[in-house]
Amino acid sequence: MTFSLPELPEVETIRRGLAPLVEGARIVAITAHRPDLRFALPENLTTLAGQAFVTAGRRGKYLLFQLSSGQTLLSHLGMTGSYRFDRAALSEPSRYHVLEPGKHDHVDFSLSHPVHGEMHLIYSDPRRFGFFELFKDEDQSRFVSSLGVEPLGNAFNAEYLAQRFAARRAPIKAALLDQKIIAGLGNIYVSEALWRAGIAPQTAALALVTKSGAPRKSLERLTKAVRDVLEDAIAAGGSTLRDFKNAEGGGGYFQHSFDVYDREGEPCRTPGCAGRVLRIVQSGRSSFYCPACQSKTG
DNA sequence: ACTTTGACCTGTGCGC
DNA sequence: TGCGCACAGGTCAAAG
Repeated sequence: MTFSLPELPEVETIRRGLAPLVEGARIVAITAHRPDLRFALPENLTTLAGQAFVTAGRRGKYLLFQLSSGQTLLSHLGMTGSYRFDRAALSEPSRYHVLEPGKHDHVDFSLSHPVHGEMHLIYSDPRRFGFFELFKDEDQSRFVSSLGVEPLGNAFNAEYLAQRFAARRAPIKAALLDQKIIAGLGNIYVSEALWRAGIAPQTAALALVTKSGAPRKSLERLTKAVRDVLEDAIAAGGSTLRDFKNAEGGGGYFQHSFDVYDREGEPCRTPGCAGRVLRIVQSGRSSFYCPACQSKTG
C-alpha cells in the first residue's frame, strides 16, 4: 500500500467514501491536537460543535464540507493527509471521549449520525502539508477564489486553454500544474495526460496555440487526454476504494499503475513505439515522458 | 505579468 | 546493522 498522492481523482475518491457517513452527521466536538498544519488551523474550528455536515463536496484538490450554519470547511490533504473513521461510541464510559491520538493524528471530529451512530472522523497527516480553512462564501476563501476551471466541467475546453496559454512561454508541464488555470492536476496526471496527447513536457504552452489564438490539434488532443485520464483514474479509484463504512481501520484506496509516471527506463506503452520512458527535472519536479512519441513542437 | 526557486515536513529507500 | 542523504510532491512566498 503506497501513500496517497492526492490529486483530483484521489480527492474525489475520498470524497465519495466520506460522503455517505458524514452527510447528516452532527458535530459533537472537534479536537485539534496541535495549533497548525501547513498553516494555522482556523481559530474557531473547535466552536463548530452543534452544527451538522450537509454535504461533502470537492473543488480541484480541495474537500469542501458544507455545514448547516452555511459555512464551508475546506480541507486540503497536502501530500500525505488521510481520513479514517473510528467507530468507538462517544458515550461509552470506558472510552476516552477524545481518542488517544496516534503520532500523526491532528484533528478529531466527534460525530453523531442518525443512521450510522456515533463515530470519530480523524484527520491524519505525517508531513503536515495539509490545511483547513473556514469560510462563508467562496470568494472569501484565500484558496478557492483564485482557482481555475474544473477539468471535468463544461468550462474546460480547448478554446479556454488556448486563451490561457496564448502568452505562456513556460513549459506545458508547468502550465498544466498551475491551479489558477486548471484546478486539480498534479505531477502524476500531468505526465500521464501529456503522454496520452503525444506532447513533450518541455513544449512551450503557447506553441499549442495558433497566431490567431485558436487551439492547435495538439491542444485539442490534450484537452481530451486530461479529461480522459482523470475519468479513468476516478473509475479505477472507485473500484479499489475500500468501504469506509465497513472497514476496520477506515477507508483508503490502492494506487493503480501509470503509463509513464515512475516508469523511468521502461518501454513506452504506445502501440508500435520502441521508445523508453525518460525522467527529466522541470522546476525541481520529475517529469516522465517518451522522447520517441511525444513531440516538442506542439 | 510571468517564471523560477526555495521552504515547509517526514518517511522511505538507497549506497556505503 | 546503521548512518547519511537524496527524494517524494502541493502550495505559497520571495526573488528574478
